[in-house]
Amino acid sequence: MDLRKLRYFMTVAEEGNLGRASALLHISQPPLTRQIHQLEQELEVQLFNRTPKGMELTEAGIMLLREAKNIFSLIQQASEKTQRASQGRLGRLDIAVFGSGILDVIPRLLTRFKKDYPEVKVVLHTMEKEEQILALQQHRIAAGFNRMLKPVPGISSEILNREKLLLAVNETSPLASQAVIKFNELAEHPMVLFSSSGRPNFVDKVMSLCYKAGFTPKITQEVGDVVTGVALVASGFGICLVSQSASSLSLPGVIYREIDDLPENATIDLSCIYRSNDNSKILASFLDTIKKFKNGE
Amino acid sequence: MDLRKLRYFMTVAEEGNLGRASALLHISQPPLTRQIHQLEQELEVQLFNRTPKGMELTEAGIMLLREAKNIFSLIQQASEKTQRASQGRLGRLDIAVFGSGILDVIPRLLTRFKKDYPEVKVVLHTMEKEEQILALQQHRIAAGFNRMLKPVPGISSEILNREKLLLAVNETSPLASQAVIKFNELAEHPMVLFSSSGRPNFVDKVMSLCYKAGFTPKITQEVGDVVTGVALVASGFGICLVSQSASSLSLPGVIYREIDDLPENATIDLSCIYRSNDNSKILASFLDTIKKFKNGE
DNA sequence: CCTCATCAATACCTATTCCGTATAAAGGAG
DNA sequence: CTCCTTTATACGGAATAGGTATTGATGAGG
Repeated sequence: MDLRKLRYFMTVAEEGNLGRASALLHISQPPLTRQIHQLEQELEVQLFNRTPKGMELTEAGIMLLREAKNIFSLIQQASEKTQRASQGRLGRLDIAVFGSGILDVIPRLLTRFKKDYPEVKVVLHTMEKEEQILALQQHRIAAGFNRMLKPVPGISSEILNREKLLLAVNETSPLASQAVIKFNELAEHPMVLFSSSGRPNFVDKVMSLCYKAGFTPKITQEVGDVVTGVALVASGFGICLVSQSASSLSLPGVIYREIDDLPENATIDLSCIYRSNDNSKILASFLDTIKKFKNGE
Repeated sequence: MDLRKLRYFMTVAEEGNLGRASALLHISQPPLTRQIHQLEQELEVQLFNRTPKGMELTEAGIMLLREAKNIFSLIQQASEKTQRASQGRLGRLDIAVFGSGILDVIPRLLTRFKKDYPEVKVVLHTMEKEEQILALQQHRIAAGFNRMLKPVPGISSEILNREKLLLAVNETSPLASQAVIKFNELAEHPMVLFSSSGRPNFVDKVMSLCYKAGFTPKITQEVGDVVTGVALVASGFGICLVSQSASSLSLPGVIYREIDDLPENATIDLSCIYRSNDNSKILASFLDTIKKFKNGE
């Protein structure tokens, strides 16, 4: 069953006449006769009743006509979808996320991306940093979001935004009512830290900041992610340094305070990572959205 | 976009390699290369990234692969559906009905037909006798059910069953409690008659029966169909002669009684009518079911 | 009753397209 | 650097589609 035969069949079926059909198809009548016969032999079905008035569809012919229309419609759609996919406007994008980025920046970015590319299906996966790198190398994802990156061969990164550190404190803590909070004062309060696997991580950052400020923090509890960390703050375990994004996470009893003499480098970046040699059009569309997002467009 | 190209594309996409694909397709590698190129040019889309390891699908290629599978599935289905339609097992059958047949015999027949030919969609239309003939001639229906037929050129008929006449009486009528009912006694009771358009009809039949029995019935009301007639019996308008099938219609206060000396010809046929020159396989299937139905199979 | 018009089917030839063999070009593995 | 694998190109032969001319069958009109 050939598409040519099917197209010829459709024309004959709709014209009810080989002569008119052949004129519409810009061929002569005999080859059309032959193609129809071949189609009938191939299907082992009589598609037309031949009458002196022309070609009249049998029930089987009526069925095939309906199906043929569906087939051509599907082929048309296939062509268009393929072309949209080649432009990075239709398809699927697998993204890995972790940490506080998911609380604020990434949802805003994804909202923007879905508006610009509504036909791209975004699938989110939760992975820690090291697994993101592995998943990228294995082509299981096309992009990942993370903080505290070190360079990895074959992986490019694009800084999405840079945030200051905030202090999450319980409302019962003296720090909550204090007018000014100095960084050194953190030494006197028990601290909750969260760390992801893979170096460098957030713990390294905080420890290094404290070391430079001349003290060692009193770490009461180490947890796996920022949400758990803030939850412990709510329970009165202590204070917790978090990224600005985390402040969109409101838990009862938790107050976010700025530190007045925060060191210059007490900032943390959120980056998007992807394969350097990935020339996927959908990824390009996504990176383009990131660029516009950073420019505030 | 040709089905050959699409089939070749699918094989290359799944093998990831022109050499293996050409072997599977039983052709040599160069023509396969050319077909893929032609497909790409036609769609104006790059479907593969050529690497020293083989052919790697682009995002557009992935999209086309999905669609191509759908297309071939649809083509396969089209072929099978066409073949089933040619055997009268798949399609649509438009049938017209009227009168008491629809109360008993036709539902049983249709149940049987749907069991034997589950993929044939039966569409019922309610039409009187004359409109059925017209609809048959105009190919709007393939079959009709009616009683009291006269021959029409080009229309064949098949008697489905023959029923005796019953008497519908109100339970308050003296006839309801009488042990034996003689046909002549009907002369003394007011009678409801129903008549469809088109001669001969049921009124003609009843009048002729009464005439031969030597009386003229006291007709109180003439109505359009049997349901209305029995409804009037329920309201006490009088008695009503109906076909046996109608007795499956139970209305409050209505009792169906046999007549003890019913004349030999006081029967009424239910027939199926269809175009004599209709060689539709579905109609043939339907007539076959009717034959089995009559034989009680 | 015959003729003509219209339709599909057949015969035969031409042209296009497709496939196969041979070979080149390019990129990684040892 | 060489060999092996991969895809791309060139050209001749084979299959298939299309064109012209004609036949066969059927119904309408004189």
